[in-house]
Amino acid sequence: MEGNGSDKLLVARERVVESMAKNMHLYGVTSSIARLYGLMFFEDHPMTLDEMKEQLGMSKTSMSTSVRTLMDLKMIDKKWMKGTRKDHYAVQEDWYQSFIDFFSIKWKSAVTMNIQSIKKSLHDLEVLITQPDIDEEVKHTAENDISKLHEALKYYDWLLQVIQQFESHHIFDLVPRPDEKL
Amino acid sequence: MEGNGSDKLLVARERVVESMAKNMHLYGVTSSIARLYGLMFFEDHPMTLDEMKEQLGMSKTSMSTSVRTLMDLKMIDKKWMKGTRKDHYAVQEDWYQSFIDFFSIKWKSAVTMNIQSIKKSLHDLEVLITQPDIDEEVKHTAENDISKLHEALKYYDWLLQVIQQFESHHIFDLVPRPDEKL
DNA sequence: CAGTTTGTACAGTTTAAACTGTACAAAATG
DNA sequence: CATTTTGTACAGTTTAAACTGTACAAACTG
Repeated sequence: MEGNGSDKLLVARERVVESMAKNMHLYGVTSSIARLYGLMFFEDHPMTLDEMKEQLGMSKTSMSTSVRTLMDLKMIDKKWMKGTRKDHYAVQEDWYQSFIDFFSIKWKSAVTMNIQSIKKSLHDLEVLITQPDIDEEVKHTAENDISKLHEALKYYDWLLQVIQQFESHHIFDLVPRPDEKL
Repeated sequence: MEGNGSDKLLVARERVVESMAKNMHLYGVTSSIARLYGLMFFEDHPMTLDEMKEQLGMSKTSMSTSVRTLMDLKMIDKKWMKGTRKDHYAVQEDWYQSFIDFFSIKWKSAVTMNIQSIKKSLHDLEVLITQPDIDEEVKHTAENDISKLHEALKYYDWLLQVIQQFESHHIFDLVPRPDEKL
């Protein structure tokens, strides 16, 4: 790609990619990974690790780990191409689904972990306050903690339900997709 | 706080705090900041920087910057206490609102930035393809990019609407709060 | 099955960010 | 207004994470 206009094209792309790189930390990825994602977004064909390495001037190892991260987030897919041994990757075109997957993968597991910890501590505290020789002030504090943790549990349950509304696509009842692919 | 049972109380708290510390990176905060948040969550009274520094064994400077971060996220509030010169801080008790604020603050600004970049690049590309001396292949690629960016814009607009549904509390129509504070 | 190719594990290096201590400005006190 | 207290700016240090190069295992090729 050369000749008049291609420089302006690249500047236009670069601006968008840099913006993504600045903001994709919300998905828990580094700006390097975000730039890789941006590159793949504009590239029309599925890319190999060597192409990525070439385009970004980074090591193949980095490309490998970055690709794995984006795969885990389901933001890119592995494409099987015939007649080649290299793996090829392309961005998940459905950004709505990527958003949903992010919550389904990262937030859900975080919430689940917190719920587990809270339930365990809740149990321990319930046992604690039944001890006959417990200090009165400790008991009072424990009861207070129990109350707080119950509230936290309610919140996490709510959050889990919100995520379920994403997963089931009921969120599109509240905010419809602009239009389906024609 | 000492005597029988207080050690078990602390273990129970510690478990929950550590779980939060592991997962609060989703809010873009470090585990240290998360632990501070956890400390304040269990503490019943608004805390001063010196109390935090004492409890966590960290520098006052760190406490200051951490508190600022949590304030920016609206996860804690500054409380005005009479009869003291120190600032006091307490966690925002309404976690539903904290969740909403996070999107309202961080995600909205990220989406807005991306939209700005895309619109600017979209404009540049529209100009580009009207150039009479443009390379045909470049023109074709530019048109393809324009199409992708329009789709992206639609997605970001959808996302902005989702955030608005959070802000307006219409999300509670889809997933009701378990029950209001009595 | 020998020869290639491809992706990744791992150790070492570089880079970024978290954290500290000092020093100071702003605000409160008497 | 002098004195004390409090929060934070800033430079320097420490710690964590991103990144690289080598080396190798697994998978493909002929």
